Amino acid sequence: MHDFLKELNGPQREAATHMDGPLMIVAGAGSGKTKVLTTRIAHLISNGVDSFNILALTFTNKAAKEMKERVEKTLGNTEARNLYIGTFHSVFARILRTEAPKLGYPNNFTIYDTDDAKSVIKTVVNELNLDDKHYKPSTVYNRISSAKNALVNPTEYANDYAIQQEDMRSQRPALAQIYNAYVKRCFKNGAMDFDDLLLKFYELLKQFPESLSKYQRKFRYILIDEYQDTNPAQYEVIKLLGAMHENVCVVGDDAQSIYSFRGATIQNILQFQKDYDDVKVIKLEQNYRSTQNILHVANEVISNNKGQIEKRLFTENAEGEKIKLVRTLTDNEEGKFVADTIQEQKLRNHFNNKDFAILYRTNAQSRAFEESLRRMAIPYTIYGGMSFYQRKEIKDFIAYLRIIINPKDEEALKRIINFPVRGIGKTSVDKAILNANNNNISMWEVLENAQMFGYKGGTLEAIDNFVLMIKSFASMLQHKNAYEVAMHVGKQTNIVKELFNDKTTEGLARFENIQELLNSVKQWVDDSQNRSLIDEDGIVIIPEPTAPEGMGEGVSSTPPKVDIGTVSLGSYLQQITLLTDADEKDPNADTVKLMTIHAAKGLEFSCVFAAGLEEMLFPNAMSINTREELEEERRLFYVVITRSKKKLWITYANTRYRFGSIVQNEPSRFIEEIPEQYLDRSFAGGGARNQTNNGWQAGSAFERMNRGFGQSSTSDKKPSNSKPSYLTPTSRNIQPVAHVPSENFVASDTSNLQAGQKVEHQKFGFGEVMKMEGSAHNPIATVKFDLNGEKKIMLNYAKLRIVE
DNA sequence: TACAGTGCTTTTTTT
DNA sequence: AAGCACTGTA
Repeated sequence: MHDFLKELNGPQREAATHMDGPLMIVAGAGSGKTKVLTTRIAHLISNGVDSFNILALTFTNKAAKEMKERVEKTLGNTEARNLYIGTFHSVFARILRTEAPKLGYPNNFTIYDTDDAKSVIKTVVNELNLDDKHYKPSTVYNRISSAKNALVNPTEYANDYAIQQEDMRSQRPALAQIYNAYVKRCFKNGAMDFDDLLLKFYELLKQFPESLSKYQRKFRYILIDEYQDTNPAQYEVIKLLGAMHENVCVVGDDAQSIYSFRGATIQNILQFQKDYDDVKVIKLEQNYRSTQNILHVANEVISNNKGQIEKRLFTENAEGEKIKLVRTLTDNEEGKFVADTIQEQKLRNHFNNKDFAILYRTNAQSRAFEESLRRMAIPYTIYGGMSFYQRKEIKDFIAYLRIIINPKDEEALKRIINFPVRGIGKTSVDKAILNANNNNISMWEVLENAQMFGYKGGTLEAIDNFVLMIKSFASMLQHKNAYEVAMHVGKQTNIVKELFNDKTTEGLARFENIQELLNSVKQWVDDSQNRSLIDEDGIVIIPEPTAPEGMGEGVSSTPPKVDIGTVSLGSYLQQITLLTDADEKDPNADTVKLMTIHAAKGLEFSCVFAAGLEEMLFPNAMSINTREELEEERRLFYVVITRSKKKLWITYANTRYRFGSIVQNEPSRFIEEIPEQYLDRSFAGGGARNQTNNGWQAGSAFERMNRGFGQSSTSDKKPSNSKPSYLTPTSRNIQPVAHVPSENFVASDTSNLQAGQKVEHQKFGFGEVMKMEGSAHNPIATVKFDLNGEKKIMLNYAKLRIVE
C-alpha cells in the first residue's frame, strides 16, 4: 500500500482505491473530499493509468489549481502536469479551440463574457425594434442562459408551449425571436458565450462520432467535483464522455447544492445511480473540519429540508464554543462589531487575519465591512468584484487584440473603432452594421470595402486608415510575438501616451493597469516558450496557464497551421476571459476574506462571521416564493455554517440601507431553526429574539444612549470587558429622535397611500405623506415626520400605519 | 461632438 | 448610494 493511503479513513480509502466502474461519493461538508479526489488520482497513476487519460473537472479555477498542486505533491513527481484538470469551461474551451471549425467557428473564436453577451442582446433587441425597457439585457441574458443550460435550442424554445406561456405571462413574447437572433449574431461574430462552451462541446460530441470516440478514448478516467452543481448540459457531456469506459467518479453533496439558478439540478445526483448498471456509492460522513457544536447546528438546520440523501455527519473534534448570535442596530454597527471582534480575537487568541472570513448573501453587503475594517487598519481582501480583465480600459485595449485575432468580432470592433477618437462617429458605425446585416457579411468586411458601401471624404479616409492599421497589426503576428505586437498596438494607437499624459488619479491608475496588462501578455509569451502549442494530431491547441513543459502532448513534426504569434495571442485572449477576480488574488495572503457564501463554497476558516441574517436578505426576498427556493436558501445557510472550523458568529441588523434608504428587517427565520442550547446570546446586541429592553444587554444600552436617556454608566459594561467601541455613538451616526410605537401599531396596507394622509412609522413617529412617487411596483412615499423631518420611505419594505 | 446635469434603476447568487 | 443612459447645452 502506498504511503499516501495511510492518512485516509475507511470509506475515504475505499473511494480512493476504487479502480474501474462508476463511483459516486457522497461527501458531507468537511469530510475530506478533495483529499479523496487527489489521492484517487495519485492512486490511479501509481497503478499504471496513464496520466494523459485522466480528466478532472471542477467549477472554479481555484479548485482546479488546488487539486493539481495536491496531486503533484502526493505523487512527488511531475506526472500531474499531464492531467486534464480544469473547470468545465476552460477544459472545453481548450478542446474547442482545435475542434471549433467542425461546428463552423474559427479556431480563434472569441469567448464573450457576460458584458459582451449583454451588449449583443442590446444590439439585437434594437434591431428587432423591440422595447429595451421590456427586454432588459440582464433579464434576456438569464433567460437565454437557462435555455442553453437546459439544452433547449431556439427552435425548441419557440415551439415549447410551456415556455411560450411563461414568456407571455411575463410580457416578453419576443424572447424566442431574440434568442434566435442572439445565437445567430454570436455565430456570425465567431464568438461563444460561457454557456456555448458547454453547449458546443456537447454538440460536437453528439454530431461527430469520430470526435466523441476520440475523447472517450482519451479520457478513460473521469472525475467530477461538486457534482450537485452540474446542469443538464454538463450532465449530458459527462454521460457521453463516460459511456465507453464507464469510469466516471462523481463527488457531491446534495446538502450543498446552491446553484440551481444557474441551471444546476440535484436530479443529476439521483439520476447517476440509474445511468449505470452497478454504481458504487460511498458516503463520507466523518467531518474533520468543525467543532461538534457547529456540526450539530448544521445538521439541525438542514434537517428542515425535505428529501435528502440519507447521511449522518459526525466528528471527533472538540465540542467547541456555542454559536454567537449578535444583533446590531444598523448595517454599519454590524460592520463595526465584526471589525472590533476580529481585533479582539487577534489579540486574545492570537489569530491571524487570514483566519477570519466575513460571509454574506449579497455582494452589496461588503461595503459596511470594508469601511470598518479600513478604519481599524485590518488588511482584507474582497472577492466577487470585477476581474482585472473586465475593467473598461483593459477591455478597450484587449478589443484591439481581439479584432486582430478575430476580425468578425463585432463587439470588439465597436469598442475601438472610434477609440481613441478618429472621426468615425455613430452614424458611420450604424451604417456599417446595417450594410453588414443586409449583405450578410461582417462589419469588418464592410469597413474593408468602405468605398463600395458609399463612404466618402474624411470618413472614408478615417476608415481606410483604421483598416490599414489593424491589418498591419495582424500581419505583425507572423514574425513578432504577442507581447511585441501588444506593445506596438499601445504605441501606434496612442492609448498608452494618452493615459500617460492624463495626470489625474484615475488616469494614473489606468496607465498602470495597461502596464500590468502588457506585463501579463509578456508573461504569457515567456511561459509559452515552455508549452507545447500542438496536440497529438498536429493541431494547434490552447495551452493551460500552468500547462506541461512540452512533454507528452507530443510536439508533432507537422507544422502548425497558424503563426505561433497568433496562436499564442489567441489562446491568451480565450484564457483571460475565463478568469475571475478570485483567480487574481492570493488565497494565502494574511488578510481577512470577504465574500458571498456562494464564493466561499469549498473553503474553510477558523472564524466565520455569517452576516446579514435577516428576512428579505437571507433568505433573500427573491427566493421565498417556492419551497424549492427556500430550501436552497437553507442549504446556503448550511454552507456558511460549515465553513467554520472553530468559531462562528451569526449577525444581523435591525435596519440597513438599501437603494439609499433605510429598511427594517426581521431576524432571519433560519435563526429560529438553531436549537437554543447551541446559542450564545450574551453578546453585544444581545441577539435577543424579542426586542425588549431588558437586562444590561449592550444593544438595549445602545438604544437608550442614542435616545438621550443619559450616558450608560460603567455598570452597563459587559463584565470583564471594557465597552466595545461599536457601542460608542459617533457624530456620524445621526439616530432618529426616539419614538415608541403606539400600542396598537399594525402595519397598514399602503398600496393606495396618497399624499396628505397621516401615518405612523415605528421609528420615525407620526408624519404626513407629502408626495407619492416611484413605480406601482416600487412605490416611494415622501413623509414629513413631526420630529424627524422629511424622509423617503420605500413602501415595499417599511411598515407604516395609516392614522387617517 | 463632448460633457455636464438629471433622473432612473439597481442587488441574489457566477463560470 | 451609485452607476448608467439620456438630454440639452456649449
